[in-house]
Amino acid sequence: MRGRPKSVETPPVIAPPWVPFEDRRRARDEKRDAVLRMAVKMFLTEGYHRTTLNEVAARLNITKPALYNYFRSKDEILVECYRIGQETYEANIEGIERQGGSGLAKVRALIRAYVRAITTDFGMCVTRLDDRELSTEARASVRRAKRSYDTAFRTRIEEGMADGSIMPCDPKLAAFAIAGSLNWIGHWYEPGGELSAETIGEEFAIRLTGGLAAK
Amino acid sequence: MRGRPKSVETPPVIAPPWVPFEDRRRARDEKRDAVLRMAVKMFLTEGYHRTTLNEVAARLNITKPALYNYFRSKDEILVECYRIGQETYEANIEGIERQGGSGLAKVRALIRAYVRAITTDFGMCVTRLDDRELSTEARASVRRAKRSYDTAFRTRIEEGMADGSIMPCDPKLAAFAIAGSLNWIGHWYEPGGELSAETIGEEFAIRLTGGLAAK
Amino acid sequence: MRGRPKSVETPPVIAPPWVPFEDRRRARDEKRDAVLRMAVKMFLTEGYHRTTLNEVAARLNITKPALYNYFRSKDEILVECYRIGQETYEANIEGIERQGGSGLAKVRALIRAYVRAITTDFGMCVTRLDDRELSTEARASVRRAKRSYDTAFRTRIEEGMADGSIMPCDPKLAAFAIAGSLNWIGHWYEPGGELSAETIGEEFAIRLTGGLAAK
Amino acid sequence: MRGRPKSVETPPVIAPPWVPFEDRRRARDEKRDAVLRMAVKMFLTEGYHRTTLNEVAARLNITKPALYNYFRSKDEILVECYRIGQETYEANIEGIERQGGSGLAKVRALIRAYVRAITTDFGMCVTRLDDRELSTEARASVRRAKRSYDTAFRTRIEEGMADGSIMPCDPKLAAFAIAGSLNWIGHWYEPGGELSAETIGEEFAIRLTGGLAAK
DNA sequence: TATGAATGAGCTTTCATTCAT
DNA sequence: AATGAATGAAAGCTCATTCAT
Repeated sequence: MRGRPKSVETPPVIAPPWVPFEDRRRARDEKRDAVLRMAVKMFLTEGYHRTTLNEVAARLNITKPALYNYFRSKDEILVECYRIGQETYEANIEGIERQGGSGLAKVRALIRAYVRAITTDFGMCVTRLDDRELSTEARASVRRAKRSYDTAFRTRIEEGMADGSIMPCDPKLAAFAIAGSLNWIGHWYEPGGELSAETIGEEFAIRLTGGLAAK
Repeated sequence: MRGRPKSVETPPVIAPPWVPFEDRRRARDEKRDAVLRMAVKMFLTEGYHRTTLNEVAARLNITKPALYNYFRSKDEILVECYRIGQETYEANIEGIERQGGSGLAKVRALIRAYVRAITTDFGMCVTRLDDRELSTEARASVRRAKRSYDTAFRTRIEEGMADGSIMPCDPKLAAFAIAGSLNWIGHWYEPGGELSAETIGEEFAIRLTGGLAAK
Repeated sequence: MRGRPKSVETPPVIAPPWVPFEDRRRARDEKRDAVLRMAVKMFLTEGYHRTTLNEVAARLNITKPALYNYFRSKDEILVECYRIGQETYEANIEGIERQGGSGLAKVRALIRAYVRAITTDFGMCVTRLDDRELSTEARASVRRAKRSYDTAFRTRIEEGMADGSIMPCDPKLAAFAIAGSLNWIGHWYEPGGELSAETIGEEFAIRLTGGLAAK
Repeated sequence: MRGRPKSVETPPVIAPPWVPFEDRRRARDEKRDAVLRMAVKMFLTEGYHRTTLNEVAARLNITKPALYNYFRSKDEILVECYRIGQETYEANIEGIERQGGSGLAKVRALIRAYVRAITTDFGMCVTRLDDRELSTEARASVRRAKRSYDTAFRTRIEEGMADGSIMPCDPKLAAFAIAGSLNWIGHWYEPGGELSAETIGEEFAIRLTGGLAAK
């Protein structure tokens, strides 16, 4: 888990030595990724402020200034973490829009998707790290994204209330309740623990809608 | 604007110089409280790290070293905030143990109590601030308290499953789901906004147990 | 010349202990001045970049962060040096405008005034330090001031050409020639050396106008 | 835009692989010169410290380490700039020694020569850049050269005073005044501007000696 | 009790320089 | 001959904390 983590993913077979350029670029990207993965992990376990670039670098067996080959500032590292996190959410949510079904079914699908996202490091960082560290623009972007997730839930709930699959309720509070349960996962989920992301997703899809579902 | 700020609040008229000892202590305690109230507010809006003691002091129209009359360190201020927060929870939860009723009724009562606590500044700080800032012992104490809240929910849920007021479910996950919804309130609640703490409490007591309640 | 330079100026006699506030403020201002004087000296002898705040502080027998009690940044120290330097020029030049006499006489008076200014540390810093270190606004201000000195010379030369005290010539180039000679003083003048500022002023007033004066 | 930038300048067609050795060396020298010319320009416009090797390299479409093929250090680049600058002065001054004429004529010739030198980038760098950046020996060499220019002026002035072409004056101050005017040119001269180096030379040869010339 | 001043420890960032390829 | 990557050494700045008054 420390140092060169990407070595696992590079093809274990003999890499042809005559693709040095491609190689270099890949190596660079892999290292950049390694930095990000290490950074997000440390940001999550230690907190952004208490994580010094020195420590990040040390854990990667490089020195602090080397990080500046891949990122312009500590801030930029954080922004990248958020960006990847947002992508994770969007990648998981994407398909749901198109898929049919009742409002309730969609809410459940959203919950499962959200759980999948929040149980990854980058996904978790979006909800657990303090977005006040970000620059004004970056923060604005992140907040917009967060609001859009909330809106997605709210809209589906209203849809469900319209099609009769969801009992009448205040969609705003209902969405807040669901979002809270989901975001909180980031505080107790342990990767590799006895509760898998799938299990949590299934359980929460039922549990959090049990009170919404029309009888 | 510089120096002498407190003179405004002390009676401008000739205060008897033999001011009783009791009075002195009260004044001192009031100032200490003022510091705490200002600090917790700023910790919540700015974050602990980004809140400098200089700013806290400035907002109170005193100077930084003056804070050290009331607290030994920034850390201690934080610890105190947590302590008061914990007290708030306990004060709200206290009566519930003794009151009778089904497991479901107790869970609902817990939810209402929890909402009352988390909508105060000090209560909010317990769940929103990062307890990794605390010293090892303080953190241990806080974590113990948090766990006890979780246990309270879990126990009541199990109680409810036993007495038939709550449908069979995984009490651990159910408690997590509820805790998440409740803790999340700290991220969107606005004191003086259109949703009062009471309203939220009532609504959540129903909403969060809708899926738990046996039909 | 190192450390507490102001001690010379504070009255050596018993300072009354009951003016603590005034005292404090004076002490503060004196220290601020001491920082500036030390800084400008080091900027001149070492160059701005090669002068570290650590060294400035060390020479004043304080530590680096203490400097931040008096200035917000290294930059601000530089700006202050320039500001005082400009004041020095203006204070010396001021009277000349009002005093009568031929254009030539005024040019000579300007030369003497300029020499008086440039032979002080702060005056010297305006022409010898690199104003590209300054922020855009500060630089603009400094350049404006410099241009105004140049204009002063040019205008007086034209005046002299009009009143016949100065022989016909290109006022722009003539002003440049004079400015160069004067600014260059900062590169060879040694305070306390055998050439006093007065002597240089007198000599240059003659020398630099010898070629301008109408026969 | 990345890598291989120089390929544009080397003949794109199949260059005979037995490229004569001479050619290689010439190419190398040309590149070295290109570096120097770019460096001196940037040193002058940005200042030595604010000019990073990265930027120098970038403007030449090469990378930073490539510079180290031609120079051992940033310092050495600066030293070379000074060396070329000195050569420029000496090349311009050279003939004057042998040419006859009065002391005054020689001073005027020196002025013209000096202007020719200082209006080149390398010549300008000798007087405008800060020689405290140089190593002790390099600085010593530069200072020696500068002093020799000063001595040249002083000697010619004394010569002129002896042969009656120059009126009695303090040769040291007179030389300083002239040197200042000349060195200052580096601060306002614009290559390609309306004042050509020739014009300035002619004008200054007259202007700066107008006050020296015996009537 | 309160203040101005000072400090130590620590952080991010920059940059000339080196090295394996 | 040239590159990408890495490094060491430093610098400016911040801030909780202490101390003399």
